[in-house]
Amino acid sequence: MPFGIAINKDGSIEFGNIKAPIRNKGKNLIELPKDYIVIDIETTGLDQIFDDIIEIAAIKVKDGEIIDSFESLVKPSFNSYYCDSEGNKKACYVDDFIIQLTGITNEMLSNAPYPKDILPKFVDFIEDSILLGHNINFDVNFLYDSLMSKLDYRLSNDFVDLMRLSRKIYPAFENHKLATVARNLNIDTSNSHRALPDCETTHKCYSVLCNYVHKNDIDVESLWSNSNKKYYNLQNLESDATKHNPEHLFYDRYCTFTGKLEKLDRKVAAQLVTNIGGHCLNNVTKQTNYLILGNMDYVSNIKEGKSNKLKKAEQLILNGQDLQILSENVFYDLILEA
DNA sequence: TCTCCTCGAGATCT
DNA sequence: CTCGAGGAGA
Repeated sequence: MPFGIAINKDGSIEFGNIKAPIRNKGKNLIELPKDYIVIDIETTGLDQIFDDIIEIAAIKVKDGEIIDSFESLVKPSFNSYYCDSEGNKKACYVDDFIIQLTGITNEMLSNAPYPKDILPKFVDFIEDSILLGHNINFDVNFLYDSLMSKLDYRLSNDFVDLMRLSRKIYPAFENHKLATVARNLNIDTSNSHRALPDCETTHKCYSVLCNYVHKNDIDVESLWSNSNKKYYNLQNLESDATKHNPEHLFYDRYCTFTGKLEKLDRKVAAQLVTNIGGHCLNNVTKQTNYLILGNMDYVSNIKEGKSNKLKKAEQLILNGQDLQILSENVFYDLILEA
């Protein structure tokens, strides 16, 4: 159960179950637009509820070329004070970690424009363009909440996430942080963690990614399409017939799995069965000789601890079918010794 | 076979 | 937030 403390607009404090704010955002697109607005924000921290935006930047791109940009600090709310070198009491907006990370200081923020003054300019700049960013849900969520509370404006632009694209197009990268993606694509990232330079980095990475996709004729949408997904089919696994073991209990017999195996991936287990000359089935059928029982604890739609496969198997046994139910451990004893 | 649902695991943003 | 695994059901 989520638990937290929320501060309402009227200043009252609420304890208890805090639900994530419901945001009616634009769509997360799977496509590579040529016209878009790159966005990036810096904030006082990672928390969507308690932290504030301190800097916004955007770059307008048409047909792959930068044609305009936008950049501004934003004054966040504050709840503590510090004393400067002359002993004057000053509002504290950001902690040392953020100052270190971004280079944005309390002095800079004390002179920054208020959200209600700068956000309308940002809204005018992005119009209804597609937005591009790295892990852009982070930025869109902050902007959505800020625009809603300060301007009563709903951010409905569709958006494209560079990180999501990178994970599919470059699965071999060690991780998909912006800095890592940039380094792997030979893109310089000096002056990072300021909003505008990070927009530029994102734009460069995206350009390289687009070129790579076009050069290699990659059908981006098909990377996500269901038709491309291989359904769990254990029935036609290949095996080397010369390595079959006619002595084995599973030889020329039919196995079905239910639940999640603790020690082996189901497909790997099915391959082991196939290797010794057994067969696997996706469902309990009249052919099934062994039902191997995995762990049902993780499975959400199971009632009374029995899957439909298990119930069906029990019924078939009552009808006299040559079918045995094996626990996962018994299965390992049988298959791993082979 | 295929579509829909749910859950858990893992990762990134400042 | 995204993705994949797995069951249910058409």
